[in-house]
Amino acid sequence: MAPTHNALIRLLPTVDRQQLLARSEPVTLTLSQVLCEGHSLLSHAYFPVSGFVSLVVGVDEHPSLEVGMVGHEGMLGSELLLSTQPMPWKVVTQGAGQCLRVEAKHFRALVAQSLALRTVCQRYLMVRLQQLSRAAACERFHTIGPRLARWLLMSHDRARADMFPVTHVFLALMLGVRRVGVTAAAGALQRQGLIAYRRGELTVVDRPALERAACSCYRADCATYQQLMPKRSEPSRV
Amino acid sequence: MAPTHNALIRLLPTVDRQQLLARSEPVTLTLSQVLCEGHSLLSHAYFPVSGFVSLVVGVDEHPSLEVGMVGHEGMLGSELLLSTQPMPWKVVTQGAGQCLRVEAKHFRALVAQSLALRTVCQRYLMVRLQQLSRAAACERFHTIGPRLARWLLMSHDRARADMFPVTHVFLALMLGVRRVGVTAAAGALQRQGLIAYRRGELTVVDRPALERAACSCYRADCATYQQLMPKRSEPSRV
DNA sequence: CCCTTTGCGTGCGCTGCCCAACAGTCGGGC
DNA sequence: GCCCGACTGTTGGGCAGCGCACGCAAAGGG
Repeated sequence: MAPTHNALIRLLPTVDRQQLLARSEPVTLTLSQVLCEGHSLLSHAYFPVSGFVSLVVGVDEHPSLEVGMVGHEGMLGSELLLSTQPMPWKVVTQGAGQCLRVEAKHFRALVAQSLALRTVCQRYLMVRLQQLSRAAACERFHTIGPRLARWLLMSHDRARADMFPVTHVFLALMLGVRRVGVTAAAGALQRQGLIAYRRGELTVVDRPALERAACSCYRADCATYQQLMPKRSEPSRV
Repeated sequence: MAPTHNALIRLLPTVDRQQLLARSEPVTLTLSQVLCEGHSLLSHAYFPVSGFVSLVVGVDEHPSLEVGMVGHEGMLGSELLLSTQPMPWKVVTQGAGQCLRVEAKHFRALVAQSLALRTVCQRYLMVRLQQLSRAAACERFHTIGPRLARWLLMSHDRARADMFPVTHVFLALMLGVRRVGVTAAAGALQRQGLIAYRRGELTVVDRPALERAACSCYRADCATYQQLMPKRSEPSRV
């Protein structure tokens, strides 16, 4: 796919975009690939095109909990704006596909010289702040069913396909619950005809109904993104 | 108290610090004062000296859940670096006291001209990202008791006093649980002799034991702060 | 001084999720 | 064709936290 299939790159004025593309290289993300361990340095900034990744944190004995997702609508590495310090998350490929990446040091240089790129990354980082804050409340107050529906919608958006590979065990890890809980919730969604699945392949059948089944966080996250991200590129004043 | 009782201001080289102080005004924070409604613009950057505030999010019918705390160790408004968009949180004074504040537009100008200030704010924003991520996991996995202990420790640090005013109802709102749950957890802590309280006034009695009773998130948050914040001011290259 | 307000303690039934274990089913490799 | 590994479904016991409701005690104002 073309680089402009990434929403953030699409927002850049032509000049800034070409400078970014000149420093970038295409990479293929394979399933379950780890782009960055938790609390370690991120080597590149990533702009997903067709693949997407999960931001995962662990605490104590609990190995993982997803606190964010990045696909063609966003980027991984806007945090490089802030410091060269370790990333808060482990980053795992959750949908195989294509991606553009830029070495961290080049990315920093590009950001320093492009107002438009800087603006876009700053805004996106603000979106991340909003979503992390809401994630905390979601973990606290919402039950498995709605959270599962929300997760499926987020993946659906980023996979750009009605069917994508995912197992109950994996969902349990992302949601921070037992597999049994996922089986129950997913079974309910399937009985209601919102989804269908078969051995690691899940299909979204009735998306509107799934949106109604999801917790308010899905809509809220989407609204935040729409509100914060500039609709088109700022006038480029280099 | 002197402005340098704020850790971030103390990190600044003399020149940068004086420029900041020239633009700042002292304010007194009163209990339960709302510095910023959720999803609205922040008018000033705040550097607490003796007061401290809570960052609170709400979702659906649940009015509030604390996702962060800011006292003399930090600042409110590092997000102003990123955009002029609404804040993700409602900000409520949780400990009365003194504070320095700078108008948002002045703050942005100062940040543009001071590398040291910019660096400090960026680093602190990174701390915030880490803490928000961990907060999500904490909400998911940890039970009331350890979370309450953690919250008390965080307040203890920022109040700079063993005794501070707080009611069970308030704690319940911050932790996102029922008051009854707080009564039970606080009662247990009191029976073990870690704390004492009486009609809205809580006293930390045995801090080391309280640290052992807290969930790992307290230690982790402290470690993150120590690791990410520069130990002393960067050499000032204006 | 009474009376209201505010804060703390308790009991009870319920539900959502946890831990642990086990049973069926599909698919690929030898 | 058979076996084994990966995935899905089910069951039973237990607990943390919820909603609701009531009782009590300590300020504090008129």
